[in-house]
Amino acid sequence: MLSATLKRMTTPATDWLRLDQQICFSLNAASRAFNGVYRLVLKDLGLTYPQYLVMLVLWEHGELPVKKLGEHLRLDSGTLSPLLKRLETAGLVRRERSAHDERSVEVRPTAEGVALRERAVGVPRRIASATGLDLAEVQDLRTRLDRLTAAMDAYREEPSASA
Amino acid sequence: MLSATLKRMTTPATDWLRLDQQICFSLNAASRAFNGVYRLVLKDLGLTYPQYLVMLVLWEHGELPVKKLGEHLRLDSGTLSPLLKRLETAGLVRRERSAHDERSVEVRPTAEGVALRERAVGVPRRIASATGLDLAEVQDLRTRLDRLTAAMDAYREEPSASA
DNA sequence: CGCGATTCAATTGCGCACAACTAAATCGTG
DNA sequence: CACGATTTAGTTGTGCGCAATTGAATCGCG
Repeated sequence: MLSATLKRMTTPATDWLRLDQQICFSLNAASRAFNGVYRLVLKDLGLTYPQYLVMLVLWEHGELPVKKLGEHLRLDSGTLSPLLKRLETAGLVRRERSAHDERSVEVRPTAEGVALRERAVGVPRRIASATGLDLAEVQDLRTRLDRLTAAMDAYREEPSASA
Repeated sequence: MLSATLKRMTTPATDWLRLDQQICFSLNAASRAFNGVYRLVLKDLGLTYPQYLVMLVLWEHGELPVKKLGEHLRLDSGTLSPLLKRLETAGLVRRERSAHDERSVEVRPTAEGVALRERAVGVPRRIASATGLDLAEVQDLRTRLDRLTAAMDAYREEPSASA
């Protein structure tokens, strides 16, 4: 084990440039594959995957300022503003400036937006079947990914702090 | 365990709409967090993350038609054509139509593109440290993600076939 | 109360992802 | 050899993601 490590130390840097495709590329590919399945499944709801995420949050919380929405989804106003405008055009949400704080915009599902929830209940089941994983595996994977995300976020704020 | 399962069977569909944020959202968030770290690390190379992936493939294979490049990266010409044009403008690659098949365009790193490899050798190490994972964990995660991607791709081609 | 700092959404600009389509070159079969 | 099918890049259009900037509203401190 140690000798293997010593051998590894002599690995030309060049090989690392192949090796490192591993996590990042796999992650990127998985993310895009997931997106493709969602595109398929959400097509008859008329939603894209990020729009679906927004609706999930709104179904759960009812009404939120754009800021809070962004915190739930890790998205900023540069992404959300046009997205919400499209959802409003589609008649699924309404946006109106908060009465007591004119800087804030409250986003709320319309009746039609709420109704869409009924047609979305089948989505998670279809996605789950597409993954081919059981619930425990999914939970485990999710935990790992969340840890990974936290580590990456920490690195972005303090690149030197990570080992 | 079984009784827990039986209880679960009565879980309102509504809760699934929260539960399902799990994998897909975690995956999406992790992918974007990764992208953010790459943005940081690749900044002084003047590359974006997808551009870096293209250069990795070219460093390994030397010269490839756009088609082959797309197969390695799971990207189509709609993504690659403009990306390669930007790399060409940056002086890192050259594109020229194949002599024996005028439909095909060969992409090849320039001397400058090859030289960039020397400045990229430190990237994998920095990314690895950002993940906070050891090699075994990374390998395991990669394997799981690749299986997931394969399952998703299979689903896209035959949605009914998956359990 | 007044004014500088902060908070918030929106906008701009750039790049990636992907579907749909175009156009050119090549291949294959009669 | 000719012609229809296929292969290959490129283009167009839409949407997401993010950095940077803008401008309005609010807050806080003196």
